[in-house]
Amino acid sequence: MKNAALEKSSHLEYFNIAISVDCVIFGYEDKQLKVLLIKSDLEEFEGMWSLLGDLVRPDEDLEAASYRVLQERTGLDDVYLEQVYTFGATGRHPSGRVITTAYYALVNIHTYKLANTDNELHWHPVSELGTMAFDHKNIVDTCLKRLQEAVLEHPIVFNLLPKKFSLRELQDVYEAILGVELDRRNFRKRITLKGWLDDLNEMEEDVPHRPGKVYCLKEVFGRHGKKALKPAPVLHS
Amino acid sequence: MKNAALEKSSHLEYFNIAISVDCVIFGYEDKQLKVLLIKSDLEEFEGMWSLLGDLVRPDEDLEAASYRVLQERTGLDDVYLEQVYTFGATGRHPSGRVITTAYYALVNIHTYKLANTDNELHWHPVSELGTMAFDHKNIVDTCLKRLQEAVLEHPIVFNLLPKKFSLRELQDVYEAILGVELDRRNFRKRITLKGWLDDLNEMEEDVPHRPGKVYCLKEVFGRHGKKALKPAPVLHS
DNA sequence: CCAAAAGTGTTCTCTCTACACCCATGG
DNA sequence: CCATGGGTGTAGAGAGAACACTTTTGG
Repeated sequence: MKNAALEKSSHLEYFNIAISVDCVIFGYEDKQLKVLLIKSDLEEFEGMWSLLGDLVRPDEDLEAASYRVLQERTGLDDVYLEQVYTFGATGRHPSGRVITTAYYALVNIHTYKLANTDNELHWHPVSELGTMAFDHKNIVDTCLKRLQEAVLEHPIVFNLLPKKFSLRELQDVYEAILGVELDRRNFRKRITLKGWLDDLNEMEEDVPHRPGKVYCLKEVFGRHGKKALKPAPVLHS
Repeated sequence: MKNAALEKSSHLEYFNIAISVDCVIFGYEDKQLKVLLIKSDLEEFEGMWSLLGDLVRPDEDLEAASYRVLQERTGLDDVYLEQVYTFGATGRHPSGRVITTAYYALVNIHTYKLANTDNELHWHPVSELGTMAFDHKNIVDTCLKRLQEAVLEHPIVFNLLPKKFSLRELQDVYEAILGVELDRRNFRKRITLKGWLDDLNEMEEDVPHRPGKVYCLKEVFGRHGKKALKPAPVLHS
């Protein structure tokens, strides 16, 4: 029988794989779902766009690493983050063996501030992404699919919006994420059925048409809405 | 601007995190969902059970590493594998920083053969797992939840069964996985609705009661059934 | 004939979809 | 008054849940 100290030495020969996190940072603007990208700083990918990511530090939780990336790049430390998948093909990174864990983040595009003045940072509509550096296009696609599966189950899209919004704005967000048009009446029914919203008894202002009611997310789903408080079925009790 | 060779040197200081894969190997026997576990070989976890896992080799794809673990431990190289989640808390491994990616596997418990004669390897009913080594209980729970979400959407439980089976056996598997009892008539309707099965025009034999029809999975979902050929909605086209 | 499981249909509810008209506001 | 989007209800189809009796086989 080994102990942990003994086993550690046998681990050493394997300490030549690096691990990183990559964040697919989603924002919403102009009725489009967008992703925050940075110009790749590798010769091999000159001119291509790349996700925001960084190597994980030895004393840092995996999730903490992605919060750090978010914080460093957007200045926000209060965002919705969700782990999606870990990409570990041997050839995926030209400078060596790097396994990366992908997270997606949902941020309000208008409250975030670029922490560094890096002008190589830009929001791109997800529907217009071309070739990207590394396997990042694949990562974006995987995260988008996961997001699409999640938005109707969990109250998370609100992280893309200001606190107060109209049902029309909310529907626009869903349409941008799902890439389909939704029937207005059915959408409103479904959303009210979920019970996620509080009616603020306020009206939109400065709109060039009949103003709509203004809603906000209920406190209990209090920003993020990571855990949608749905009663899990009792299994293997 | 850096190139890959330059960046590599800056990576070196981070090459002190190891990455492993852990496999939650599910099998089905005696109307119970079971997991293949091994006695932990670390002093810190003496007497506790642990998942089958190994460090990822530098020249090996992440997924290949979990196939290798499966192959080495069960002798099977033809199994259904699915990545679930990556666990990366700093304190999760006593012998150093090890980030692990969890996969679940579905195997037919009766066709697998232990490749090594390790008698520390045992099948445990998932409903009776106590404390486990590392964070492995948490990993099992996470994988079970993912499995439960997947089985009604995708034709994968057949990997737990022999090629030919009765509807009763199939229902027993679903009940074991979901941890609930199902209505027989509704179950049969739902399953036939899916269109996953071929009627073999054979009957059960050697049963002490009225024999049932025997079915098999349709060829198109050909073992594994990784991709359930469902038409994806056209998005962001 | 008894035990055990196979096989089968209907009703109800709920959810989702399709669909059209009047209303309030700003310009 | 016109343009723009806000707001609303109903009918039909499909999926899932509840529920009981007859049939076949082995013992």
